[in-house]
Amino acid sequence: MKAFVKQAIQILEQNGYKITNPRKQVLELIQKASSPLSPYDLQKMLSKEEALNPVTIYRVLELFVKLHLVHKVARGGFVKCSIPTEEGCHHFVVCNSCGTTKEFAEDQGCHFHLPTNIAKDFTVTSHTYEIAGICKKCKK
Amino acid sequence: MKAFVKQAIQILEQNGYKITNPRKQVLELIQKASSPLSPYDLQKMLSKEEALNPVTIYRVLELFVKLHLVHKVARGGFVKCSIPTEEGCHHFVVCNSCGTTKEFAEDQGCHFHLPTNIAKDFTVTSHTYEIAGICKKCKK
DNA sequence: CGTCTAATTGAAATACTGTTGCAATTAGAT
DNA sequence: ATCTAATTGCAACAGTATTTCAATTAGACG
Repeated sequence: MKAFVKQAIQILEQNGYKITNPRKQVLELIQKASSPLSPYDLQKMLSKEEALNPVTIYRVLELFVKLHLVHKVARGGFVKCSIPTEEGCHHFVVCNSCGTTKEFAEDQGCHFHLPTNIAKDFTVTSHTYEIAGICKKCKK
Repeated sequence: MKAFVKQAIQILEQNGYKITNPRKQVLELIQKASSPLSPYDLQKMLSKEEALNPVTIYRVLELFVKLHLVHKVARGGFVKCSIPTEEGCHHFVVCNSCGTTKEFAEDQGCHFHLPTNIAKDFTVTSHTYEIAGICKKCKK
């Protein structure tokens, strides 16, 4: 089992939440994903036998967001949060035509910052930098 | 009439689109707004007499995006685009608890950049930087 | 290991968000 | 003033998200 799932299960236990199949299934899928997953994406990825009710997926994700195991990012997507105690940092490129979303890492770490007058009154838990435009395929 | 609405009407005319009441109404509202407006926000802002069909609002916004008069940003919001020919640049602070969204300007202009390996294949039309967390009110 | 209970899940109903086809209306060209 | 293509509104529909409540289950305890 990957570190992300292991750590997430620990955090669930430490906070008195049960380790259920739906929660484990969602954790496994999010850990494998390299792009944000919507509740519907998750539903599609599950085989017939392991199928989950959409409502359950919504609730599992809501809990994970509360525990800072995943971050909710732009356009209804959810991504894993490697270090639950740290601020999330997500950078995406989105094609306005086909909707394809890709995450990218900045070469020398993340340089984004918040103006000090806002930082005073606001507790930051994550940030999303989304670049929109037209991808190579759709340009043709 | 404010410069934004004036310029938008010119662009509509130049591209052979009619200057209709729904289009003027939406332009006026977007020009006044300091935060992104969703189609539903716009609907609520219109009085009974000037009410628009939601479908019309969606279609008007779709056209405006195509003509680069407004930008679609994270969470279903639309904002005016001051200079239609330039890349859009939108920075927001969003409270995860109450949903309040505020736009902020960076002190020394926008320093955001796209990694060169992505820029090669992707035509950027706008970007959104969204900082999420908990606002002062919700912390209490 | 079996029992018990609170937590969790699934089903049904509902609300919100967004889209499509078509008939009625209207801007603006003539 | 008339005409026509563009635009709007309506109706139906599809997708997304939330709430309530009964059925199920994880895991605590004996």
